[in-house]
Amino acid sequence: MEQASPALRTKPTRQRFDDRAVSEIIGYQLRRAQIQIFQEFMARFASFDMRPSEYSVMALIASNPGSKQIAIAEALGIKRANFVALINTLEARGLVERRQPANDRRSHALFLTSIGISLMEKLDAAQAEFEADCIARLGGTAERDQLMELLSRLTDQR
Amino acid sequence: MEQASPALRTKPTRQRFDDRAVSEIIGYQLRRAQIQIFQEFMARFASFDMRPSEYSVMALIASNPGSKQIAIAEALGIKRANFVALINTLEARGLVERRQPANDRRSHALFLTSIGISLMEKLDAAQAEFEADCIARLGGTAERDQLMELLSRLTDQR
DNA sequence: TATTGTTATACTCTATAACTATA
DNA sequence: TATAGTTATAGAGTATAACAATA
Repeated sequence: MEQASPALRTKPTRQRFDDRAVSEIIGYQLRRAQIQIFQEFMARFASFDMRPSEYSVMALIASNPGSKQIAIAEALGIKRANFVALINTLEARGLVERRQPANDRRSHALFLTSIGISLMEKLDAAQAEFEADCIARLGGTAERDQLMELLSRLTDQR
Repeated sequence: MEQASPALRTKPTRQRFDDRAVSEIIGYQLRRAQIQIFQEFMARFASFDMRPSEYSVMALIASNPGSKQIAIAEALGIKRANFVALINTLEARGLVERRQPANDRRSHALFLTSIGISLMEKLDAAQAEFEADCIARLGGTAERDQLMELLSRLTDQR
């Protein structure tokens, strides 16, 4: 039994929950949106067994082949210590290759393998589709640009 | 030695790193912005020993006193199993109180203690300051509203 | 049977310190 | 001395399963 007669309920109209104390906070909505977008990304990329961080690493190696580990890691805000396992995984899957540069034998130059390159084509296509969906939800590319501008204003200074 | 004479460098103009493959992705910028805003929140609230999740829990209890644990947890997207330790911490600090409702002895009704209430005043003031800073960075309340609207468009459907 | 809170557990992310090999 | 990569480790955050008490 959920409630008595409409006339004499103990729980009147089930007093609504008031979440404005958090829902009106920019940072809170930013986080909720980010979580949902990442969950969607993971669902869409599950068949490729690719998480956002792995995709971003592959994408940066693709456009900056031969980069040192630390260059990719720092661009993504990943500590070099945590980057090792990430690259190990991608290398074990045959997607990424560490090469020894002759001029600096401390560092590892990163490249996509041919398998990595062909997978990257599919990943980029899937990402483009996802991005198009996001843009459609926003209302168009003008709104996308607006959002990106607002996000950069939020982060630019400091 | 960083480089040879300007005329015959091995590393020409230090070929710029191209991060457009990720920086032009909505989800990526969303995440970077969220991380930075949360880091700023943590810095600003460090003196109160309050993390974003703890603040959000206290804020929802304040505006919905007597709520069950599961109501607060679900509103914030926290699993009830993980919510236990969170409330334990706040209760141990004397900020939150679990009370036994007579009508449903399975549940715990949550309330702020008087200490919790007076701390909440300071927290809300600090949060209002932080929010004002964010709004100023965005360019004003119109831009804040725009951002919130765009974020909700991104998440509304599905 | 279903719900609420709880415990235990595991997995991912993230952060720090210390080591190695090279520069 | 400093840098690049690595290892080990510890702390959050998050996810699932199972249990006790109660509805």
